[in-house]
Amino acid sequence: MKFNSKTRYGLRTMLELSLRENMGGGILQKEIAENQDVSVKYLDQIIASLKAAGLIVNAGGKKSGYRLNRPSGDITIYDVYLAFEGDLSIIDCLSPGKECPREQNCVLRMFWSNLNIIIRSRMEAVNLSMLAEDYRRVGDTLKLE
Amino acid sequence: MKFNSKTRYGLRTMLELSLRENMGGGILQKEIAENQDVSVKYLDQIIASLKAAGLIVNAGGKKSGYRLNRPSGDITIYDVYLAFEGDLSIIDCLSPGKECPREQNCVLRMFWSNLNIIIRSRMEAVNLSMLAEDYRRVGDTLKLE
DNA sequence: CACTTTTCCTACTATTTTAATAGGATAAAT
DNA sequence: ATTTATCCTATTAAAATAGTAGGAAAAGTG
Repeated sequence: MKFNSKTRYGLRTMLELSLRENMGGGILQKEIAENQDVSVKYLDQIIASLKAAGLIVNAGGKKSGYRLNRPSGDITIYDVYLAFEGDLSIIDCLSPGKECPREQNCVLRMFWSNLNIIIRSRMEAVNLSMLAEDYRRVGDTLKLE
Repeated sequence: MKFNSKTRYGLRTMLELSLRENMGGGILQKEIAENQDVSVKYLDQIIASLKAAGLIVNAGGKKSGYRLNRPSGDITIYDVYLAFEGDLSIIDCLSPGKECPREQNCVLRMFWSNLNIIIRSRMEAVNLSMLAEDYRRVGDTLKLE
């Protein structure tokens, strides 16, 4: 029962971009990779997913770095999660396309489904703008995580 | 981001035992295995974990089957989860003994920690007695899940 | 223009986790 | 005496995870 490292690194990346929102220009992969102590190559894949999900774009040309594609207040943690996972289903029979004939009267499925909604709701309730604000308030001056 | 099958089977097993609470006697591994379409051998391991966690005991002698060791109202879903997992930490740095020097000002850790608490709280809020009641109300007459 | 750097894109791999199976010892009931 | 249920450990096949590697394409730099 763990979130994977791509989601974690992806979120830290998105937080970095949020902190530089509206400051003009972008941040280079290299710079992000250094801040997070992760190889440029691995971050490469993470950036690719964030881009494919439409969450970030190149700031200018190709060597201009990245910036958010939407205001940080419009990007939730769940949005970032979906860039890496497709969907959130804490057990298989909750996955789209895996309907179970017993889903109407399986009390355990009901519990899991309910928990699934609670988790998703929480992830949808927090956006990058809120994280950036917390970051400044808490005085987090170190490199990310 | 999935719960594993042992926790799922374990919960179904516990629900079966709850449905027969106070009816005298116990249920045999074999019977549970048949109801859940899982091999007796695999269920063996699941039963062993539930026993080791002190959640179930032999009803009488060795061939008398199993029963709950506490009233179903005193056993939460989180208790059953712990029989298989040790602890609930949705990311590594939340695990006991994995303290991070930045834990006071890492805003992402704060988010994960908060979500972790929400998940655990929900699992602690539901007990087997509640599941059994739901089961009867919903009219779940089929074999489990 | 030659060179370097950054991005882009795909394949591969090593490790760990997961979901089981298998084998057999022990104990109890028939 | 035999069967059957429990108990206990080891093994395994498959999937997921975390990360490396290789190199093409594009863009900026001297």
